[in-house]
Amino acid sequence: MSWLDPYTKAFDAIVDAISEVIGEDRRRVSYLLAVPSRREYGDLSFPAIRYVKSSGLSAEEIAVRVREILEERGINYVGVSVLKGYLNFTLDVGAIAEKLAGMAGEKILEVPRTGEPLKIVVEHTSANPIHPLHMGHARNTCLGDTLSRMLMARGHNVNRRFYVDDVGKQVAVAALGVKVLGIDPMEEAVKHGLKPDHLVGWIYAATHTIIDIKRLKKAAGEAERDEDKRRIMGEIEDLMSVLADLESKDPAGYFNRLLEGLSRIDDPEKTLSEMMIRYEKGLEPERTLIRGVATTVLEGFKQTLARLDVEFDAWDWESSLVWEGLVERVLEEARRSPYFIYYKGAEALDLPRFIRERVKPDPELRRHFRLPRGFEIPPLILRRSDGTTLYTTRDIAYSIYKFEVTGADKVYNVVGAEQRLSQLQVRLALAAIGYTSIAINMVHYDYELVTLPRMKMSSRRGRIVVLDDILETLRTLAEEEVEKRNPGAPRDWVRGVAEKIAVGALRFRMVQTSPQKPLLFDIEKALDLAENSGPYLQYTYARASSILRKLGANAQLQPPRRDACESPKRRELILQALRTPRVAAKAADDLAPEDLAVHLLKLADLFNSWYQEDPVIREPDVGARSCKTLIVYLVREALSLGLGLLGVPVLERM
RNA sequence: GGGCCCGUAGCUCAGCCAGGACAGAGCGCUGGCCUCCUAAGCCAGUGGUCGGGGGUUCAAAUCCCCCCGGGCCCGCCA
Repeated sequence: MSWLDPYTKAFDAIVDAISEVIGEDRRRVSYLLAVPSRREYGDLSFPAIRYVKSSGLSAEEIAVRVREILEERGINYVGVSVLKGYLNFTLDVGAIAEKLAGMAGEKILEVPRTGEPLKIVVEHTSANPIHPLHMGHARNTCLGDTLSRMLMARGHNVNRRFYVDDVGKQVAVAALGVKVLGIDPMEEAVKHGLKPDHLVGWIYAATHTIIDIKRLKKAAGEAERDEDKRRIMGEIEDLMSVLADLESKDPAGYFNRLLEGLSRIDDPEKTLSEMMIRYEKGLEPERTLIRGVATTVLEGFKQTLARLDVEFDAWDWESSLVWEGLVERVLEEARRSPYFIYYKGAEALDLPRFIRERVKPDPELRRHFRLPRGFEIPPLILRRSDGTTLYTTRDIAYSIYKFEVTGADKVYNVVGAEQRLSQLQVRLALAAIGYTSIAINMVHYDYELVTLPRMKMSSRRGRIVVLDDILETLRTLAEEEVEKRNPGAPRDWVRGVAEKIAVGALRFRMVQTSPQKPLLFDIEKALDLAENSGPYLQYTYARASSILRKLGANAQLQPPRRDACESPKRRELILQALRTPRVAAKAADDLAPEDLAVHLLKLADLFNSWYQEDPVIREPDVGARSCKTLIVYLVREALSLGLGLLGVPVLERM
């Protein structure tokens, strides 16, 4: 049992008491026991009116029994009253403050550990290794990493994995470019002082564009109708301007070599598909070439992720799944499934029949899959008539792998909402093959995309908002501000602080809105560091730190004068800070980082407002100063706890 | 054509899943606050047919139905 602060302890005791008295589930009671809309109603409120009928007790009677139970359990700092059918609880903050005094320097706030620790895999980011991470990935990365942090804090055993999608056309395109140039991409990046993923990203975009133009030119020559021809010529024109743009960004004199090299290849599409087939078989030289290209890009990813303080426990290569026979194993198992069919000559699973016969009649399965009402899908092809496998097939194999290699109870896949259908298909397929528990315990953690005003990203045209660039812009801006506020501060220090502010701004922004909503990332506004932002919280933390620093020896916590903690703002601040562990625990259980973000903003608002009118250091009364010092301690610790979970770095000064 | 998600103040969003006590923040705009703990802050003011219409309920932003608007998805692509 971990240490519980008096607030969490009281909350739990109240939940227990109510649930015993009215005979309702603890979870439900815990949900309904909320902070009321008006302060006069108390610190916590419960709508007992709902349970008057079912329990046969009046609200007053419920209150009396709850109070008895609380007293029995030694929770003597909670008052209960009844108003309009609500039980209103008021905490004796003075008594709580007394309990907390003397704990200076110790950890007071801690996320309560779950009673059911699980082994959880969080798969996130998993960007294709062809170009740098962009803003689209940023939300995925931040959500995935924050989720991981929260689940770990809750006591789960979390395993973070990155799926390297190297079997496919995109990486082959980049590899073809590298091959034509005859370079070792990693060495070249070092030689030219470029970030490795940026180098490959350019090669990918240029190669792709050149091949596309070539293909379109051929199509234009063959087009019979004039309007088709005109449309194609228009597309070619667009691509030519894209190409000109790429030429202007040529990182190391590659452009002409690439153009010439590719022009010597008769049918690039055919070359690519041969490369892909050979790679799937693990043949050289493709094996070394493609792995090399992907590894180069991953190296760049790792640099960016390190800036964001994001780590992975494992990198899973799609190609390895193929080479080690896991994909083949899935196919064999599928063939033994009663739902295996040949569909137009390809090996497939009859998902429509599976849904009809197994999912719909089974309430539990129906609940887990949450099938839309008029849901209809065609059979799922696992292997093409030409014998090659599909992405989905490999994804099924990977799903099994994730559970088997880790012994996971649960897997969260952080994947964009646009892939809902395909994620559902994978889970249905798993169940149809017989992996029912995997299908049930695999969760698609979906989020809407990041939209950029006045901008449409296109990765294959090299027109992406690169995450590194955003971070650089944010850092530069923060640097100016830090310098202005700290004249004469050492260069390195300024840089370090600015970097943390940039990371804080980005990470907070990416998780503060609920994942179901598209996130509008306005670069102009993101650069404005005010608003409900990460830097605002960092600033508040730094402020609290500064006060404690200046208090010096006086920062030792003395028992506060009880009544000194009773003023509305002071007691509200103490309570809001103490609520943080519970909020964090619930946010973790609900997989809702935005709830924690909102809570921290509210805490910071209260603190800043209080700070302005109630000075700490100049407070002459020792008992009152102790209470204020306690508040600063608690707020600083609550922010530290919360920001740590969100991956927003804390700063002692800024 | 079918399905999923979203629609709350000029803008960005909380609240909706598990209905309850006058609908909340921030930004913006207007005005004020640094001989005093960091002004990336604070205070005051401004601003809402909760997309529209029905229904259920003692009670609806929240649940149900219909409609409107926006995004996404429905490949032997990845």
